[in-house]
Amino acid sequence: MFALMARAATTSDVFNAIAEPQRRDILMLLRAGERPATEVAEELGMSQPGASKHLRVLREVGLVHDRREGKQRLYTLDARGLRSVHDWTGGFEQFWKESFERLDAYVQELKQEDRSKADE
Amino acid sequence: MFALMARAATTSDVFNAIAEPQRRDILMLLRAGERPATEVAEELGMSQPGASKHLRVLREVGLVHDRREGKQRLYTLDARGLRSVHDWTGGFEQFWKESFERLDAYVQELKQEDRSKADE
DNA sequence: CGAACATATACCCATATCGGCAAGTGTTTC
DNA sequence: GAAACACTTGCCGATATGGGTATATGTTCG
Repeated sequence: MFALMARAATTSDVFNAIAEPQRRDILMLLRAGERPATEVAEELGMSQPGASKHLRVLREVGLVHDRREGKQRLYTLDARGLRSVHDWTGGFEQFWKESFERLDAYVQELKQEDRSKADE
Repeated sequence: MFALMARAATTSDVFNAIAEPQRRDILMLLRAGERPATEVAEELGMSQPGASKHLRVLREVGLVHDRREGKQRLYTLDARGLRSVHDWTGGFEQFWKESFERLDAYVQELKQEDRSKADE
């Protein structure tokens, strides 16, 4: 048992939770404020069960909270979990900044070599 | 045809590419510099074909580049693609900063209401 | 309590994904 | 050219995933 695990459960990892475009849409929508599940489905053009499933995943990784309000269930954004992703990618900031500088430096280097050869 | 798509192809989306822990490990390793595929596999304790497959995904979304060096194939980090993820999550920064403040404000609000009722 | 409303779950299907293993491809060396 | 590397690809099996449809659950209202 526990032989093979096809992939990390989407429900246990924020990185996986936001890998799905529709879930990212939900998070963006919720920035505008709390919303009942049906409204999420309507505004994003997804089926009600579909929205419900995505909201469940987001809830399980803690990116949204829900509270009952009469017959409705209101979903609220809790963006704290996104911070880990932001921080992780931030650890590469120097590298994407350097990408072009490095290329440029390399080109300059080649030019220098050419010049040296020409001077010989 | 085009009947159902279980999920966005991992190969077309940086979000999906970094949803896999081992691929994140590879990216972190490559921050230390260019490395041949075998070394990636060894240093991260994954099988050689396994590493090769993950590197392929990273290559296809543009997070790494490869160049031939004799029999070896050297992989280099190109972190520029991570910038979109960093920017996207950055769009939520105010929300995770406000998370506690909001909660606090809410608590204060409740206290106020209690006080008002008590004064009636 | 029964109808109406708002969601969540269950179940099914087609496909994507990851890991292991076997085999194929490109490169150097003798 | 053959053997030795260094990888990449193909194929298989087990499972995760997303979407649809039908059904169950929980809440309010008359």
